[in-house]
Amino acid sequence: MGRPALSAAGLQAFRARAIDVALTLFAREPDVSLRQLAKAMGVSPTTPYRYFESKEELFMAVRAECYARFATQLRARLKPIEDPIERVHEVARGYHEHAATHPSEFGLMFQLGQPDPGAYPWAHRAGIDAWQVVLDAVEGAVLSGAVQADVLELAHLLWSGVHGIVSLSMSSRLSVGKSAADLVDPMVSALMRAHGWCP
Amino acid sequence: MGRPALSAAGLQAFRARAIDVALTLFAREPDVSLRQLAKAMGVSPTTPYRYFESKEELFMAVRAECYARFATQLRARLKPIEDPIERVHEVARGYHEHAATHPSEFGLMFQLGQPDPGAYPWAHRAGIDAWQVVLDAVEGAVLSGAVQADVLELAHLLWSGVHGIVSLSMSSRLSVGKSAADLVDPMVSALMRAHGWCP
DNA sequence: CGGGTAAGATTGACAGTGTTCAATTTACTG
DNA sequence: CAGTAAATTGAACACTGTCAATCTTACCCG
Repeated sequence: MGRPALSAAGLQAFRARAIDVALTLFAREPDVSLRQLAKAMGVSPTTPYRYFESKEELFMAVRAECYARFATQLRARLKPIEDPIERVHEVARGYHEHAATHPSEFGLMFQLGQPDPGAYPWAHRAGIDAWQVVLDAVEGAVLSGAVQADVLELAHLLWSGVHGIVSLSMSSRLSVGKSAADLVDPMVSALMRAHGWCP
Repeated sequence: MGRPALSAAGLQAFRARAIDVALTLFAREPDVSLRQLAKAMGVSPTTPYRYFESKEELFMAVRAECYARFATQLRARLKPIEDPIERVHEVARGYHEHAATHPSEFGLMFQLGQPDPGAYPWAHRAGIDAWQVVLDAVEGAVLSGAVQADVLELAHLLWSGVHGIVSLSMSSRLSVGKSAADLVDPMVSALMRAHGWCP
Protein backbone atom coordinates (compact mmCIF):
# COMPACT_ATOMS: atom_id res chain seq x y z
CA MET A 1 0.00 0.00 0.00
CA GLY A 2 0.96 3.68 0.03
CA ARG A 3 3.25 5.39 2.49
CA PRO A 4 2.55 4.85 6.18
CA ALA A 5 0.15 7.13 7.96
CA LEU A 6 1.33 9.92 10.26
CA SER A 7 0.32 10.74 13.79
CA ALA A 8 -2.48 13.23 14.27
CA ALA A 9 -0.45 15.33 16.69
CA GLY A 10 2.57 15.62 14.47
CA LEU A 11 0.36 16.43 11.53
CA GLN A 12 -1.38 19.25 13.33
CA ALA A 13 1.88 20.63 14.70
CA PHE A 14 3.61 20.72 11.34
CA ARG A 15 0.61 22.26 9.63
CA ALA A 16 0.35 24.97 12.27
CA ARG A 17 4.02 25.79 11.98
CA ALA A 18 3.85 25.84 8.19
CA ILE A 19 0.89 28.19 8.25
CA ASP A 20 2.72 30.45 10.67
CA VAL A 21 5.89 30.62 8.61
CA ALA A 22 3.87 31.08 5.45
CA LEU A 23 2.12 34.10 6.95
CA THR A 24 5.40 35.77 7.82
CA LEU A 25 6.73 35.10 4.32
CA PHE A 26 3.60 36.45 2.72
CA ALA A 27 3.99 39.60 4.77
CA ARG A 28 7.28 40.21 2.91
CA GLU A 29 6.30 39.34 -0.65
CA PRO A 30 3.01 38.39 -2.21
CA ASP A 31 4.29 35.31 -4.03
CA VAL A 32 5.66 32.52 -1.91
CA SER A 33 6.82 29.24 -3.37
CA LEU A 34 6.58 25.91 -1.65
CA ARG A 35 10.34 25.57 -1.79
CA GLN A 36 10.86 28.95 -0.16
CA LEU A 37 8.50 27.94 2.58
CA ALA A 38 10.29 24.62 3.07
CA LYS A 39 13.65 26.36 3.26
CA ALA A 40 12.32 28.88 5.75
CA MET A 41 11.10 25.98 7.86
CA GLY A 42 14.51 24.34 7.65
CA VAL A 43 13.14 21.32 5.91
CA SER A 44 13.56 19.66 2.55
CA PRO A 45 11.51 20.94 -0.36
CA THR A 46 9.32 17.86 -0.47
CA THR A 47 8.56 17.47 3.21
CA PRO A 48 5.43 19.64 3.13
CA TYR A 49 3.88 17.08 0.82
CA ARG A 50 3.57 14.71 3.74
CA TYR A 51 1.33 17.18 5.53
CA PHE A 52 -0.43 18.94 2.70
CA GLU A 53 -2.03 17.56 -0.41
CA SER A 54 -0.62 20.25 -2.63
CA LYS A 55 0.44 23.85 -2.69
CA GLU A 56 -3.18 24.77 -3.23
CA GLU A 57 -4.30 22.93 -0.12
CA LEU A 58 -1.49 24.45 1.91
CA PHE A 59 -2.32 28.00 0.99
CA MET A 60 -5.99 27.28 1.40
CA ALA A 61 -5.19 26.34 4.99
CA VAL A 62 -3.34 29.62 5.35
CA ARG A 63 -6.40 31.37 4.03
CA ALA A 64 -8.63 29.62 6.52
CA GLU A 65 -6.34 30.79 9.30
CA CYS A 66 -6.66 34.33 7.96
CA TYR A 67 -10.44 34.11 8.09
CA ALA A 68 -10.26 32.87 11.66
CA ARG A 69 -7.97 35.68 12.77
CA PHE A 70 -10.11 38.19 10.97
CA ALA A 71 -13.29 37.00 12.65
CA THR A 72 -11.59 36.93 16.04
CA GLN A 73 -10.30 40.46 15.64
CA LEU A 74 -13.71 41.73 14.57
CA ARG A 75 -15.50 40.08 17.47
CA ALA A 76 -12.99 41.40 19.98
CA ARG A 77 -13.38 44.88 18.63
CA LEU A 78 -17.14 44.63 18.80
CA LYS A 79 -17.27 43.28 22.33
CA PRO A 80 -17.38 46.53 24.33
CA ILE A 81 -19.82 48.29 22.03
CA GLU A 82 -23.51 48.26 22.87
CA ASP A 83 -25.28 50.62 20.52
CA PRO A 84 -26.47 48.57 17.53
CA ILE A 85 -25.78 51.28 14.99
CA GLU A 86 -22.35 51.92 16.41
CA ARG A 87 -21.65 48.20 16.17
CA VAL A 88 -22.27 48.30 12.46
CA HIS A 89 -19.94 51.24 12.09
CA GLU A 90 -17.35 49.44 14.15
CA VAL A 91 -17.44 46.27 12.11
CA ALA A 92 -16.88 48.37 9.01
CA ARG A 93 -13.96 50.21 10.61
CA GLY A 94 -12.56 46.92 11.79
CA TYR A 95 -12.82 45.52 8.29
CA HIS A 96 -10.86 48.38 6.86
CA GLU A 97 -8.35 48.52 9.67
CA HIS A 98 -7.60 44.83 9.56
CA ALA A 99 -7.02 45.04 5.84
CA ALA A 100 -4.74 48.03 6.29
CA THR A 101 -2.80 46.38 9.07
CA HIS A 102 -2.48 42.98 7.41
CA PRO A 103 -2.66 43.64 3.68
CA SER A 104 -1.09 40.33 2.75
CA GLU A 105 -3.72 38.42 4.71
CA PHE A 106 -6.45 40.44 3.08
CA GLY A 107 -5.00 39.57 -0.31
CA LEU A 108 -4.95 35.90 0.57
CA MET A 109 -8.57 35.98 1.65
CA PHE A 110 -10.10 38.00 -1.12
CA GLN A 111 -7.84 37.94 -4.14
CA LEU A 112 -9.83 37.33 -7.28
CA GLY A 113 -8.89 34.32 -9.31
CA GLN A 114 -7.74 32.40 -6.29
CA PRO A 115 -8.83 28.78 -6.03
CA ASP A 116 -12.45 28.38 -5.06
CA PRO A 117 -12.94 27.53 -1.38
CA GLY A 118 -15.85 25.40 -2.52
CA ALA A 119 -13.40 22.55 -3.02
CA TYR A 120 -12.28 22.87 0.62
CA PRO A 121 -15.34 22.90 2.85
CA TRP A 122 -13.37 23.77 5.98
CA ALA A 123 -11.95 26.87 4.33
CA HIS A 124 -15.38 27.80 3.08
CA ARG A 125 -16.76 27.42 6.57
CA ALA A 126 -14.06 29.67 8.00
CA GLY A 127 -15.04 32.33 5.48
CA ILE A 128 -18.70 31.98 6.38
CA ASP A 129 -17.83 32.41 10.03
CA ALA A 130 -16.19 35.78 9.39
CA TRP A 131 -19.15 36.87 7.30
CA GLN A 132 -21.41 35.90 10.18
CA VAL A 133 -19.92 38.72 12.26
CA VAL A 134 -21.11 41.24 9.72
CA LEU A 135 -24.47 39.57 9.47
CA ASP A 136 -24.99 39.60 13.23
CA ALA A 137 -24.13 43.27 13.54
CA VAL A 138 -26.59 44.20 10.82
CA GLU A 139 -29.27 41.99 12.32
CA GLY A 140 -28.80 43.76 15.64
CA ALA A 141 -29.31 47.11 13.98
CA VAL A 142 -32.43 45.98 12.20
CA LEU A 143 -33.90 44.32 15.30
CA SER A 144 -33.27 47.47 17.30
CA GLY A 145 -35.63 49.27 14.94
CA ALA A 146 -33.07 51.94 14.12
CA VAL A 147 -33.09 50.86 10.50
CA GLN A 148 -35.76 49.15 8.43
CA ALA A 149 -34.43 46.68 5.92
CA ASP A 150 -34.12 43.11 4.86
CA VAL A 151 -31.19 41.96 6.98
CA LEU A 152 -29.53 39.89 4.29
CA GLU A 153 -29.81 42.63 1.69
CA LEU A 154 -28.53 45.42 3.91
CA ALA A 155 -25.67 43.21 5.11
CA HIS A 156 -24.67 42.51 1.53
CA LEU A 157 -24.80 46.19 0.66
CA LEU A 158 -22.65 47.14 3.63
CA TRP A 159 -20.16 44.39 3.08
CA SER A 160 -19.89 45.14 -0.61
CA GLY A 161 -19.53 48.83 0.03
CA VAL A 162 -16.75 48.52 2.55
CA HIS A 163 -15.08 45.69 0.69
CA GLY A 164 -15.09 47.75 -2.48
CA ILE A 165 -13.51 50.72 -0.74
CA VAL A 166 -10.81 48.58 0.78
CA SER A 167 -10.11 46.66 -2.43
CA LEU A 168 -9.82 49.75 -4.58
CA SER A 169 -7.72 51.47 -1.96
CA MET A 170 -5.33 48.54 -1.71
CA SER A 171 -4.69 48.58 -5.44
CA SER A 172 -4.12 52.34 -5.20
CA ARG A 173 -7.12 53.18 -7.30
CA LEU A 174 -8.67 55.93 -5.23
CA SER A 175 -8.09 59.45 -6.47
CA VAL A 176 -5.50 61.47 -4.71
CA GLY A 177 -6.99 63.10 -1.66
CA LYS A 178 -9.45 60.30 -1.03
CA SER A 179 -8.39 57.53 1.32
CA ALA A 180 -10.21 54.44 2.44
CA ALA A 181 -10.42 55.79 5.97
CA ASP A 182 -12.24 58.87 4.63
CA LEU A 183 -14.80 56.74 2.82
CA VAL A 184 -15.76 53.96 5.21
CA ASP A 185 -17.84 56.07 7.58
CA PRO A 186 -19.64 57.97 4.82
CA MET A 187 -20.45 54.69 3.10
CA VAL A 188 -21.94 53.14 6.20
CA SER A 189 -23.81 56.32 7.10
CA ALA A 190 -25.23 56.65 3.62
CA LEU A 191 -26.45 53.07 3.50
CA MET A 192 -27.99 53.35 6.95
CA ARG A 193 -29.62 56.68 6.20
CA ALA A 194 -31.09 55.22 3.04
CA HIS A 195 -32.71 52.60 5.23
CA GLY A 196 -34.42 54.90 7.62
CA TRP A 197 -31.71 55.72 10.10
CA CYS A 198 -31.95 59.32 11.35
CA PRO A 199 -28.75 60.37 13.05
CA MET B 1 25.76 48.02 -29.88
CA GLY B 2 22.70 46.03 -28.85
CA ARG B 3 20.41 44.23 -31.21
CA PRO B 4 19.01 46.24 -34.08
CA ALA B 5 15.89 48.28 -33.55
CA LEU B 6 12.57 47.17 -35.00
CA SER B 7 10.19 49.03 -37.23
CA ALA B 8 7.38 50.91 -35.56
CA ALA B 9 4.75 49.26 -37.75
CA GLY B 10 5.91 45.72 -37.06
CA LEU B 11 6.18 46.47 -33.40
CA GLN B 12 2.65 47.74 -33.17
CA ALA B 13 1.29 44.89 -35.24
CA PHE B 14 2.94 42.20 -33.16
CA ARG B 15 1.91 43.80 -29.91
CA ALA B 16 -1.69 44.08 -31.05
CA ARG B 17 -1.77 40.46 -32.15
CA ALA B 18 -0.15 39.32 -28.90
CA ILE B 19 -2.70 41.22 -26.84
CA ASP B 20 -5.50 39.72 -28.88
CA VAL B 21 -4.28 36.16 -28.51
CA ALA B 22 -3.57 36.73 -24.82
CA LEU B 23 -7.16 37.83 -24.27
CA THR B 24 -8.56 34.70 -25.86
CA LEU B 25 -6.21 32.55 -23.78
CA PHE B 26 -7.14 34.35 -20.60
CA ALA B 27 -10.78 33.70 -21.40
CA ARG B 28 -10.04 29.97 -21.10
CA GLU B 29 -7.81 29.91 -18.02
CA PRO B 30 -6.76 32.60 -15.61
CA ASP B 31 -3.04 31.84 -15.70
CA VAL B 32 -1.31 32.20 -19.03
CA SER B 33 2.42 31.70 -19.47
CA LEU B 34 4.55 33.55 -21.92
CA ARG B 35 5.44 30.28 -23.58
CA GLN B 36 1.81 29.30 -23.99
CA LEU B 37 1.15 32.64 -25.58
CA ALA B 38 4.12 32.25 -27.90
CA LYS B 39 2.98 28.80 -28.95
CA ALA B 40 -0.55 30.06 -29.56
CA MET B 41 0.92 32.75 -31.78
CA GLY B 42 2.95 30.16 -33.67
CA VAL B 43 6.20 31.73 -32.65
CA SER B 44 9.22 30.74 -30.63
CA PRO B 45 9.06 31.13 -26.84
CA THR B 46 11.45 34.05 -26.76
CA THR B 47 10.13 36.06 -29.66
CA PRO B 48 7.78 38.14 -27.52
CA TYR B 49 10.87 39.56 -25.85
CA ARG B 50 11.60 41.51 -28.99
CA TYR B 51 8.33 43.36 -28.58
CA PHE B 52 7.78 43.42 -24.86
CA GLU B 53 10.14 44.22 -22.03
CA SER B 54 8.96 41.37 -19.88
CA LYS B 55 5.97 39.27 -19.05
CA GLU B 56 4.85 42.02 -16.72
CA GLU B 57 4.94 44.63 -19.42
CA LEU B 58 3.10 42.35 -21.82
CA PHE B 59 0.25 41.65 -19.47
CA MET B 60 0.17 45.27 -18.44
CA ALA B 61 -0.48 46.09 -22.09
CA VAL B 62 -3.27 43.53 -22.07
CA ARG B 63 -4.68 45.25 -19.03
CA ALA B 64 -4.56 48.63 -20.71
CA GLU B 65 -6.51 47.17 -23.61
CA CYS B 66 -9.09 45.86 -21.14
CA TYR B 67 -9.49 49.33 -19.65
CA ALA B 68 -9.98 50.78 -23.10
CA ARG B 69 -12.61 48.24 -24.07
CA PHE B 70 -14.33 48.73 -20.75
CA ALA B 71 -14.50 52.49 -21.14
CA THR B 72 -15.71 52.17 -24.71
CA GLN B 73 -18.47 49.77 -23.74
CA LEU B 74 -19.60 52.00 -20.89
CA ARG B 75 -19.70 55.11 -23.06
CA ALA B 76 -21.64 53.33 -25.80
CA ARG B 77 -24.16 52.09 -23.30
CA LEU B 78 -24.57 55.56 -21.85
CA LYS B 79 -24.99 57.32 -25.16
CA PRO B 80 -28.77 57.07 -25.63
CA ILE B 81 -29.64 57.87 -22.05
CA GLU B 82 -30.52 61.42 -21.11
CA ASP B 83 -31.80 61.42 -17.55
CA PRO B 84 -28.82 62.10 -15.26
CA ILE B 85 -29.98 59.75 -12.53
CA GLU B 86 -30.68 57.01 -15.02
CA ARG B 87 -27.18 57.51 -16.42
CA VAL B 88 -25.70 56.75 -13.04
CA HIS B 89 -27.80 53.64 -12.76
CA GLU B 90 -26.76 52.62 -16.23
CA VAL B 91 -23.06 53.02 -15.62
CA ALA B 92 -23.45 50.78 -12.58
CA ARG B 93 -25.34 48.18 -14.57
CA GLY B 94 -22.77 48.39 -17.32
CA TYR B 95 -20.01 47.88 -14.79
CA HIS B 96 -21.62 44.72 -13.51
CA GLU B 97 -22.64 43.44 -16.89
CA HIS B 98 -19.22 43.92 -18.41
CA ALA B 99 -17.66 42.05 -15.52
CA ALA B 100 -20.18 39.24 -15.87
CA THR B 101 -19.67 39.03 -19.62
CA HIS B 102 -15.88 39.25 -19.55
CA PRO B 103 -14.83 37.92 -16.17
CA SER B 104 -11.27 37.27 -17.25
CA GLU B 105 -10.84 40.88 -18.35
CA PHE B 106 -12.29 42.08 -15.08
CA GLY B 107 -9.80 39.93 -13.24
CA LEU B 108 -6.94 41.36 -15.25
CA MET B 109 -8.01 44.88 -14.52
CA PHE B 110 -8.79 44.65 -10.84
CA GLN B 111 -7.07 41.63 -9.37
CA LEU B 112 -5.42 42.50 -6.10
CA GLY B 113 -1.72 41.92 -5.89
CA GLN B 114 -1.20 42.57 -9.55
CA PRO B 115 1.73 44.77 -10.52
CA ASP B 116 1.12 48.43 -9.87
CA PRO B 117 0.17 50.38 -12.97
CA GLY B 118 2.14 53.25 -11.52
CA ALA B 119 5.23 51.81 -13.16
CA TYR B 120 3.51 51.97 -16.55
CA PRO B 121 2.02 55.43 -17.03
CA TRP B 122 0.15 54.48 -20.19
CA ALA B 123 -1.65 51.67 -18.36
CA HIS B 124 -2.41 54.00 -15.50
CA ARG B 125 -3.82 56.53 -17.89
CA ALA B 126 -6.06 53.91 -19.50
CA GLY B 127 -7.43 53.07 -16.07
CA ILE B 128 -8.05 56.72 -15.29
CA ASP B 129 -9.95 57.06 -18.54
CA ALA B 130 -12.38 54.32 -17.57
CA TRP B 131 -12.82 55.86 -14.15
CA GLN B 132 -13.61 59.15 -15.84
CA VAL B 133 -16.81 57.66 -17.25
CA VAL B 134 -18.07 57.02 -13.75
CA LEU B 135 -16.98 60.45 -12.62
CA ASP B 136 -18.76 62.18 -15.49
CA ALA B 137 -22.00 60.37 -14.85
CA VAL B 138 -21.97 61.31 -11.19
CA GLU B 139 -21.09 64.88 -11.99
CA GLY B 140 -24.06 65.04 -14.33
CA ALA B 141 -26.35 63.86 -11.58
CA VAL B 142 -25.02 66.37 -9.10
CA LEU B 143 -25.14 69.24 -11.57
CA SER B 144 -28.73 68.39 -12.42
CA GLY B 145 -29.61 69.08 -8.82
CA ALA B 146 -31.23 65.69 -8.34
CA VAL B 147 -28.65 64.81 -5.71
CA GLN B 148 -26.59 66.99 -3.41
CA ALA B 149 -23.09 65.74 -2.79
CA ASP B 150 -19.42 66.24 -3.27
CA VAL B 151 -18.94 64.75 -6.74
CA LEU B 152 -15.67 63.02 -5.95
CA GLU B 153 -16.95 61.51 -2.76
CA LEU B 154 -20.22 60.24 -4.20
CA ALA B 155 -18.40 58.85 -7.20
CA HIS B 156 -16.05 56.95 -4.95
CA LEU B 157 -18.92 55.60 -2.89
CA LEU B 158 -20.77 54.44 -5.99
CA TRP B 159 -17.74 52.92 -7.60
CA SER B 160 -16.72 51.15 -4.41
CA GLY B 161 -20.22 49.89 -3.83
CA VAL B 162 -20.66 48.41 -7.26
CA HIS B 163 -17.09 47.19 -7.44
CA GLY B 164 -17.51 45.45 -4.11
CA ILE B 165 -20.67 43.71 -5.24
CA VAL B 166 -19.07 42.53 -8.44
CA SER B 167 -15.85 41.42 -6.76
CA LEU B 168 -17.58 39.45 -4.04
CA SER B 169 -19.95 37.95 -6.56
CA MET B 170 -17.14 36.87 -8.85
CA SER B 171 -15.42 35.00 -6.06
CA SER B 172 -18.77 33.37 -5.21
CA ARG B 173 -18.99 35.01 -1.84
CA LEU B 174 -22.57 36.24 -1.91
CA SER B 175 -25.04 34.18 0.08
CA VAL B 176 -27.27 31.84 -1.84
CA GLY B 177 -30.28 33.70 -3.14
CA LYS B 178 -28.42 36.98 -3.52
CA SER B 179 -26.89 37.74 -6.88
CA ALA B 180 -24.91 40.71 -8.05
CA ALA B 181 -27.72 41.67 -10.42
CA ASP B 182 -30.10 41.85 -7.43
CA LEU B 183 -27.78 44.16 -5.52
CA VAL B 184 -26.52 46.72 -8.01
CA ASP B 185 -29.75 48.69 -8.32
CA PRO B 186 -30.44 48.72 -4.57
CA MET B 187 -26.90 49.89 -3.93
CA VAL B 188 -27.13 52.77 -6.36
CA SER B 189 -30.61 53.71 -5.16
CA ALA B 190 -29.55 53.66 -1.54
CA LEU B 191 -26.51 55.84 -2.14
CA MET B 192 -28.52 58.29 -4.20
CA ARG B 193 -31.36 58.41 -1.68
CA ALA B 194 -28.87 59.08 1.07
CA HIS B 195 -27.77 62.11 -0.91
CA GLY B 196 -31.13 63.71 -1.32
CA TRP B 197 -32.57 61.92 -4.30
CA CYS B 198 -36.34 61.40 -4.00
CA PRO B 199 -37.61 58.84 -6.48
C1' DC C 1 22.00 39.38 -60.79
C1' DG C 2 25.11 39.01 -56.43
C1' DG C 3 26.48 40.39 -51.97
C1' DG C 4 26.21 42.90 -47.81
C1' DT C 5 23.42 44.47 -44.11
C1' DA C 6 20.20 44.84 -40.83
C1' DA C 7 15.56 43.07 -39.01
C1' DG C 8 13.60 39.36 -37.19
C1' DA C 9 13.19 34.77 -35.19
C1' DT C 10 15.41 30.70 -33.21
C1' DT C 11 18.16 27.59 -30.42
C1' DG C 12 20.38 26.65 -26.11
C1' DA C 13 21.07 27.52 -21.57
C1' DC C 14 20.20 28.82 -16.48
C1' DA C 15 17.80 29.23 -12.35
C1' DG C 16 13.62 28.37 -10.25
C1' DT C 17 8.78 26.17 -9.86
C1' DG C 18 5.21 22.16 -8.40
C1' DT C 19 5.18 17.36 -8.01
C1' DT C 20 6.26 12.30 -7.82
C1' DC C 21 8.81 8.29 -6.29
C1' DA C 22 12.41 5.45 -4.70
C1' DA C 23 15.89 5.46 -1.35
C1' DT C 24 17.47 6.79 3.10
C1' DT C 25 17.63 8.19 7.61
C1' DT C 26 15.51 8.50 12.16
C1' DA C 27 12.78 6.73 16.20
C1' DC C 28 10.62 3.43 18.77
C1' DT C 29 9.21 -1.26 20.19
C1' DG C 30 9.96 -6.22 21.35
C1' DC D 1 20.40 -5.01 20.14
C1' DA D 2 17.37 -6.08 16.12
C1' DG D 3 13.52 -5.02 13.42
C1' DT D 4 9.98 -2.34 11.92
C1' DA D 5 7.33 1.62 11.24
C1' DA D 6 7.57 6.78 10.68
C1' DA D 7 9.56 10.58 8.76
C1' DT D 8 12.69 12.85 5.66
C1' DT D 9 15.43 13.23 1.81
C1' DG D 10 17.50 13.41 -3.14
C1' DA D 11 17.00 12.76 -7.79
C1' DA D 12 14.16 13.46 -11.55
C1' DC D 13 10.33 15.46 -14.82
C1' DA D 14 7.91 18.87 -17.00
C1' DC D 15 7.22 23.31 -16.62
C1' DT D 16 8.25 28.65 -16.02
C1' DG D 17 10.67 33.58 -17.09
C1' DT D 18 14.72 35.33 -19.03
C1' DC D 19 19.19 36.11 -21.39
C1' DA D 20 22.91 35.56 -24.88
C1' DA D 21 24.57 33.93 -29.07
C1' DT D 22 23.24 32.21 -33.42
C1' DC D 23 20.85 31.54 -37.49
C1' DT D 24 17.45 32.90 -41.27
C1' DT D 25 15.13 36.03 -44.02
C1' DA D 26 14.46 40.16 -46.92
C1' DC D 27 15.88 44.06 -48.98
C1' DC D 28 18.94 47.69 -51.11
C1' DC D 29 22.91 49.03 -53.86
C1' DG D 30 26.40 48.45 -57.07
